[in-house]
Amino acid sequence: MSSIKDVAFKAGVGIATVSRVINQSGYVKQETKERIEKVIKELGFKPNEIARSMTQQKNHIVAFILPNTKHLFFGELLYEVESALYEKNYKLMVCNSSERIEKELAYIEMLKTNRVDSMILLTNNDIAHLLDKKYRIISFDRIFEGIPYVASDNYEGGRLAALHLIERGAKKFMFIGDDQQGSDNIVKTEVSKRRLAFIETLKQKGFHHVIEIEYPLGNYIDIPDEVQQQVLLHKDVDGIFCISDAVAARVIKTLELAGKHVPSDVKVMGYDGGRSFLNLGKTITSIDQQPHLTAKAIVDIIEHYYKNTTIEPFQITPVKLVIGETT
Amino acid sequence: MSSIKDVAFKAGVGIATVSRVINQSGYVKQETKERIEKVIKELGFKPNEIARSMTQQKNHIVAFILPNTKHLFFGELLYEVESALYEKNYKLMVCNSSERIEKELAYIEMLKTNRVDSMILLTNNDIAHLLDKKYRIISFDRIFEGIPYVASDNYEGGRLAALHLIERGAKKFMFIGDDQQGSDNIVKTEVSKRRLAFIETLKQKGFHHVIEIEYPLGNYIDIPDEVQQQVLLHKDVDGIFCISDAVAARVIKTLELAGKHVPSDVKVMGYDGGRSFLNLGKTITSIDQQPHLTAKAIVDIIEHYYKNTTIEPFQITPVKLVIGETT
DNA sequence: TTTTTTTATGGAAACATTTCCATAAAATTA
DNA sequence: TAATTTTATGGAAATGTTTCCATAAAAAAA
Repeated sequence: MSSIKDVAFKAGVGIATVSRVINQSGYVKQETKERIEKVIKELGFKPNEIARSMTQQKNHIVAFILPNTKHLFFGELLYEVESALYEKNYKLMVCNSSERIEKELAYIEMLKTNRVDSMILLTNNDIAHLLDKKYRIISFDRIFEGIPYVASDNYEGGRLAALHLIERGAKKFMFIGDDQQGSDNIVKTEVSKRRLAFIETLKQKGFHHVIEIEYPLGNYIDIPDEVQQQVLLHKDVDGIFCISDAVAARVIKTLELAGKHVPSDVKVMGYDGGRSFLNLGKTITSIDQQPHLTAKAIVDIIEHYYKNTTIEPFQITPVKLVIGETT
Repeated sequence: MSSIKDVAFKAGVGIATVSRVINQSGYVKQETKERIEKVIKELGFKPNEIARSMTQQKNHIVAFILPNTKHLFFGELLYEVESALYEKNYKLMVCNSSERIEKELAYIEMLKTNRVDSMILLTNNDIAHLLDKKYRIISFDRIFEGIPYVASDNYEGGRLAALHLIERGAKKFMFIGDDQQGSDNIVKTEVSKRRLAFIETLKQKGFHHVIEIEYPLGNYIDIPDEVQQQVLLHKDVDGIFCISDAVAARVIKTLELAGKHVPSDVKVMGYDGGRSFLNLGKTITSIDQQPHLTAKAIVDIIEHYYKNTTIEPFQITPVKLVIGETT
C-alpha cells in the first residue's frame, strides 16, 4: 500500500501539502491540488486510518455492548444503529455481554486501550462507577448517574397497552414482567415505566387490582415454568400485558395449551412491535419501540459529543401501538 | 492516559525494556521486571492499541459482512462468531450489507484502510474479483475462487430432511427455496446442495417427482404471494422441505389458513434449527446448522491465517435433525 | 514603491509503540 | 585467565499520519 510519502514524492511536493489536499484544509494552489489528486488516483492511495487514529487519538469506531444479538429486538436495534452510524461514517463494534459483567468490563477496557470513540451500553449491571466521565458513553434504556441515555417512551407504551386492553373489553388485568426485586447491582431502568404506566392508567380508569407476575431478569429466551403456572392460576384474568413479545408468545402458548382461547377468552399484548417473522400462529398485538428512532437518537447524541461539550442528558423516542390478532 | 515513556521514566529504565516486559519478549532481569510491573500497576498503564497497530500494521479486529442482523439465523451466527473471537482476543466489527453491493464495497475499502485483520463475508454478490489475495477473507456458505470458506453440511441437511419426511410417511414432495436462475452476479452457494441432496435422496428411495418452487433471493423476511399461491396449487403434496425456518413458518400458516392440517395433512420442514422463541404455534421440524460449530470453524481459519501461510481451503461442519411438531 | 496581508509550501515534531542494533555485564567454557 | 556465550539494557529508527511553524511568493493596501 502506498503512503502519503509516495504520493508527495511522485507529485514533487511535501507531505504536508498532500495532507492538506486529503483533508481539504489550509491553502493549496488549484494546480497543485489537481496534480496531487491525479497521483493519488494513479497510485490508488488510501490514507491509513490507523496512522490517522494515532495522531488524533481516536478511531471513529463505536462499540455496542448488548446482552445478546440472538434476541430479535436486539438484532433489530443493532441493525438500525449500524445503519445510522454508517451514514455518519462510523464503524460499529459489537459485544454480546450475555449479561456477564466480566465481559462487559473487558470491553470497557478495550474502550480505553483502543481509543474507541464512544460506547453504547445496554446492561443491567451497575458499572457506572467504572466509567470515567471523559469517555463518550450512551446508555440505552438504563439510567446511570451522569451518563446520557436514550429510551423509547416506555410510559406511553404502558399507557397505550392499558387503554387498548380496556377498549377491547378486558376487565381483569395481569402484568408479566421483569423482577423488580433484583440484586443490588441492578440499575434503574426506563423499562420499569411500562409496568408503572400500565397500572396507573388502569387505576385512572377504575381498575384498581392488577395481578403482577415477576420473572427473573436477563432471561430473554426461556420463560420459567413457575411463570407459566402463575399465569394459569388466575383463571378470571382476561387482559394480559407482557414485557416483551417473547414473553407474550410463551404466555399465549401456555394459555392455549390449557384450553383458553386468545383473544376471545383472554386478550394478550406484548412489547417490541410484534415483528417476528417466525410467527407461526397469530400476530401479536404489541407496542413498537421503533428501533430506527432510538438508533437515530443514539447517533445524534454521539454526534453531539463532538460538536458541543455540554451533553443532552437524555432522549425519549415515541412508541406506537401495533394491533395484531391476540386482542 | 500514561504512556510507556512515563512507565520507563518512573521505573528508571529505557522504554525498550518496558516494551519487553509488556510483550514478554527478549531478556529482562527478574528484579527489573518486577519493578516495572509495579510501576505499571501504580500508573494504571495500558498499552495503546492504536500505537501497537501502527507498528504492526494490523489491528486485531475482524469484520463480518452479513445481510442483516434482524434475521434470526444471522443473529445467532453473529453471536457465536463474536463469542469465539472474544476467546481469542479479537474484536468484531459488524456490517449489515442489506445485500447492497455498494455497502459491501465500502466495508471492503475499510478492510484496507483500517488494516483490519480479516473479514468474514456472507454475500450473494460476486465480489471475489475485488478481493486481493493478500487480505484474509473467509466466506460463509458462498464459494469464491481462491477464498477459503466455511459452510455447514448442506448436503447432509437435505438428505436428512428427505429421509425424515419419508419416515413420517410422506409420498408427494415439494421443495421451496432460493431462485437458482438469479442474475449474473450471483455466486455459487453451498446452500444449493440442500435442494440437490433432497431431490437425489428422494430419487434413491423411489420418489422421482419433486415439485420445486422458487422464491427471489435475498428476500429473508417477506415471502411473496406467488409462492403462497404455488403452495396451495399442488393439493396432493404431503411433504414439504423449506430452505429456512422463516419460509417454513409462512408456508405452514398459508396451509393452515387454507384449511390443511400440519402435520396430519402435510408435513413441513424448515432449516436453521427451529429455535424461534417467538414461535406461537407448533415447533418446527428443522435442520440445525449448529452455528456454534460454524463459528468455531471460521475462527479456526482466521487463526490458521496467522500460523501457516498455506490455507485450509474449506471446512464443512455437521448438521443435526431437530424434530418438532410439524412432521 | 513599500508595507501589509493573503496564499502557498515544506520541514520537522509529535502521536505511542515495536524492533533492530549496539553495548556491556554476567555467566560459562576453554 | 582468556575467550566465548548468554543475559540485560537503552538509544534510535520506523510505522503513516497531522499539525505547528517558518519561509516565501503573490496580491492587496498604503
